[in-house]
Amino acid sequence: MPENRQNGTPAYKKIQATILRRIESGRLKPGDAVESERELAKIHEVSLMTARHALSALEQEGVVQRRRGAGTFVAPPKIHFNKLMGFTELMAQRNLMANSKILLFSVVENEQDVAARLGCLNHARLTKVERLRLGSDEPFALETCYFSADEYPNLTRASLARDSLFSSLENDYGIQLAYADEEVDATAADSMTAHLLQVPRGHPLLRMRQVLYSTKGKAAVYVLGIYRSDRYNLMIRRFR
Amino acid sequence: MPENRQNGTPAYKKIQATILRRIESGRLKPGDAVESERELAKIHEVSLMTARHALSALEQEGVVQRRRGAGTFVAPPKIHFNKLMGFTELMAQRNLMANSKILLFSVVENEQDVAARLGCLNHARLTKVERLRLGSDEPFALETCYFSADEYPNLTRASLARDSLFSSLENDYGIQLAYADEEVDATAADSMTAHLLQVPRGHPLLRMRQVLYSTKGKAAVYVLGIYRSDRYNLMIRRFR
DNA sequence: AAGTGGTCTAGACCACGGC
DNA sequence: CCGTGGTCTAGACCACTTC
Repeated sequence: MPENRQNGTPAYKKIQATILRRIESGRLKPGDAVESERELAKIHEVSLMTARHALSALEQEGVVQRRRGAGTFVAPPKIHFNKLMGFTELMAQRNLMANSKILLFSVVENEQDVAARLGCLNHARLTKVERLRLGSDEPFALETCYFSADEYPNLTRASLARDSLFSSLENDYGIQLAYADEEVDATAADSMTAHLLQVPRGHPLLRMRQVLYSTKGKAAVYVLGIYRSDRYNLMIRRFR
Repeated sequence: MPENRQNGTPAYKKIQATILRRIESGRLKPGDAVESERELAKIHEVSLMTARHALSALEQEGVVQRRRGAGTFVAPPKIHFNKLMGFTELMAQRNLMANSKILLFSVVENEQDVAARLGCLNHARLTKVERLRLGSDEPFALETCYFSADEYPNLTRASLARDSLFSSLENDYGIQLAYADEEVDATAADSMTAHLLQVPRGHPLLRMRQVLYSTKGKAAVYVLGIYRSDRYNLMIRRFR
């Protein structure tokens, strides 16, 4: 009787959901055993292969670990390394109040290098926003971001003053950010930057240039960030 | 007749191997179609589920892409982001000759902060190696690395002068490196560093502190690196 | 309409782990 | 020893893409 998908949700996803629910609610903790394939098959009235599919896929996602001959166990909580976060999220993670001061908001047409990085035409109209980024009212960084003025016409000065760029893109525009490529180096504070970030001239600063890509693989935003390295430093995990 | 695994290699792995071989040899290029599940099942005389397993797992690894209703296609070549590389490998990638000058090689017992990062006892005996790193005879970086003097007694000055630290660990000691956690910030060159790296005093430099972990999850080496940011900069990909 | 991947069944044998 | 995950069969129906 191959009639298990009552509504359209695959059976294996339903099985996963019952497990995920118990993990998220804390009823299952890391190291705890999950039902075996055979148990799940009986409980949900599916075949072994289907129960197996549910567990294998969960293992792939890093939710559980499977040990032959032993069983399936809840994996230690996933730690997100190299996670792409906006300034607001970054500050929230450290329990600091994120704040911004918009120094410049304009449309430019002659930033060819930026346009190239975004994959736009050379003379595309780009919105350029320069912001001083504060954490608990202390200067952290100077961020200049660029995005297509034609594709995001509603990203106005007012909307940016209210919401973070990330949440504006993701909520208002339905743009899901997927990843960012970053280039990191060190630079010295020029007099303008020094004044804004309240450091001596020539002070070493962390410079990051990032191109943010949407889930469709399209370059959406270019950000040039200059960070006070005493207040912010990068944490990265690299793999062999 | 459930007797397909002639030698002990699972059938699905054999199927994967035939596909991988064709990709690596160039007979299959990105975008090319791979046999369908049903074709593979017939060719290799296995059931659909087994052929399917082979393709699904390859998709998970990013080797192929599957499109419902269309077929299975060779994925664009995997680009390794955030890849952990030693200085020697880094230079090789840029077609530069890697060279080193060992400035110091000694055993220390009182670097408690380093010992803590390596998960050793506070007064563990650590081998400390300071090296000036050159690429095509131009100074690139100053690297100081630490590892347990007791666990790696054969990592001598001579062996380091001959081979890279990475290859010594991996080939001579059977230590497979898995990942590294890095902390990156900017700093100014003190007079000693300035002299060695041939930059003005106070020049901004990229500073990286990394803890290298083996596949067993054990911290193996701690490295403090100071890089000339005009000659080297970090490229990172972060994910949402 | 033909072919593809996605889901699923109801069993089977094997290799391994812990008791 | 028994229970676990790992591999596998010989089919099936569905949803989707391509033509």
